Order: sequence, then C-alpha cells, then structure tokens
Amino acid sequence: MPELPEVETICRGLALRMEGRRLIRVEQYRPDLRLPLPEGLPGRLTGRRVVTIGRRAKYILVHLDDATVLMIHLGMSGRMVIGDDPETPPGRHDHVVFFTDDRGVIRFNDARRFGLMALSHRDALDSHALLADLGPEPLGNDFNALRLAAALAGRQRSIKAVLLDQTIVAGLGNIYVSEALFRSGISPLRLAASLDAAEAERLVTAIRTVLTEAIAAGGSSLRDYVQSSGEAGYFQHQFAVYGRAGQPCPGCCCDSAGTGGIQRIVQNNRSTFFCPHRQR
DNA sequence: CGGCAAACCTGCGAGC
DNA sequence: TGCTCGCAGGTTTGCC
Repeated sequence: MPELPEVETICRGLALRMEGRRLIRVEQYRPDLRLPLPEGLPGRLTGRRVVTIGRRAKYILVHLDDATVLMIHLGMSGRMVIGDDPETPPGRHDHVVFFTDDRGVIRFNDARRFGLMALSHRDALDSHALLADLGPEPLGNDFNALRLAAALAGRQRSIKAVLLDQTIVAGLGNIYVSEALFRSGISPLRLAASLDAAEAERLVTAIRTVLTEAIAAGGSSLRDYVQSSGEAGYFQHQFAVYGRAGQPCPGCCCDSAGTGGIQRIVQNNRSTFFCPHRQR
C-alpha cells in the first residue's frame, strides 16, 4: 500500500502524537503478520517512552528510551490509526494496539497482513537483516545521477523493475515509479543499462520532485490509505499516468491526433502505466 | 543474472 | 441478491 510519501506522512502524524509519550499498555491480538511478531512484544514495549519516530525506506522506526527500535512495515494495506478513546474495543483487523500515558491510542490495522513488525537495538539497526541491503534514500544526498548510473550499469532488466528493487533505491513503489518515469520521459520498457548519463540525471530529478510533491500533499489515497489523523492524502489527483489507462496523456494535450493516451501494461506481474508517445 | 508465477491475505467493484 | 473474476500501494521464494 504505502510507498515512501505515505509512510513519511504517517511518521509525521505519529511523531506529533507519540514522541515524548510513554507506552502504558500494548495489546497484541494475533501471533503473526507476514512474519511472526517478535517474542514478548507487548512486554518489551510497555513502560518505554517514545523518543523519536523515524523512517528508513518504507519502514516506520519507533525509537524507545531503552535504545530499542520498533520497526513497522505496512505492507499493502497496513494503517496506523490514531484515536483518543482507550475504551474503544479493537476493530476488525486491528492486530496491535498501543496506549500512551495521555490516553492516546494508536491502532495497527492491516486487513491483508502483508505488514510486519520487528525489534532491533539502536546500534544494530543499520545492519538489521530487514535494512542492511536497502539502497540509498531517494531524498538523501547519497542518491544522485552518478550513483544511479553506476547501479544501472550492466543491468539487463527493465528500468521499471530496477526502480522497484529496494536495493537500488529504497522507498519507491508501483505508483511513484510510473509517475517518475513519465516525468523523465523514459519508457518503463527500456533496459536499465541502456540509460545514458543525461537520462539518469533526469530520472533522479523526477524521482526527487515527485516524492517531494507527494509528501507535501500528504501522500496518495486510493483504496484504504489515510494519514494517521484519518484524513486522506490528495496526491492521487496529480497522477499523470497511474491508474489512467485510456485517458489522454497530460503531456500530449495539444496533440489530440490519436497518440493513444495512457497505456497499461504488465511488467513483473505488476501494472505499469505510461505514454508510449512521450516516453522513449 | 533475470523473467515469471505464485505465495502470503482480505476486500472491493464489475459483470453475469 | 449472490456468485466469480480480476485487481490492489509489497516482498519473498522457487522454478526455468
């Protein structure tokens, strides 16, 4: 479900509500999500104070005052829902619920259970198995045209598949890959190794701007994503291609002479949306 | 190395 | 109304 902009938006909402608060109770309603939940999870969190909420790729990182870090991945359908009534009983698909010392309630809700939680120690976080192989943050200084070009060199896979690979760059998902490729004018079908330096540069710029704009809009709300506040994000109204098969390409607006509009194709078993006329 | 399908699981909308 | 089908923001695994 959520890609980097949605996770970033959720983190910001959680930070406002959780930083500085003590967890006075944690309830767990099932033993597993995509993976087993950590052994003794409620006991290891109860009584701890939340120091900061951070993010790495699509992981929410809850830093606690004993140097424990709770790592949360939302999978496709996971949500972190903030409430203010500790008496409300858990809803359908609420799997873990956190209660704070100021009567706050944060519910991890995940219908499909593709999400996961794990625990780490602050000092071992970067080498944790879930994070160790992740590529650079696309909005960080380590992500630039030179590095991307180096990562693409020799790759005989489509640029679409490579951008979804979290070890190349961490945080993009199916929506923002399509949007970034559109903005850079590069076809999703191109082999990664075929991009030249100028195209890598355009792609880096497109990735950074689309993510930045999406964060500013509070993410994209399709089926079930909402911010922790319950509000929807609104970047979906700015999609150029995602989910717009058959509609006119916003970049070909003055050329109505049958460019075919936005096409939907399937790559690596996932939908890709693009304009074959504009993306080469 | 890379493509491809399936797996994990539930919900929703479309079409009959 | 109720059924089946296809689709969904992610990631992993196994097979060719």
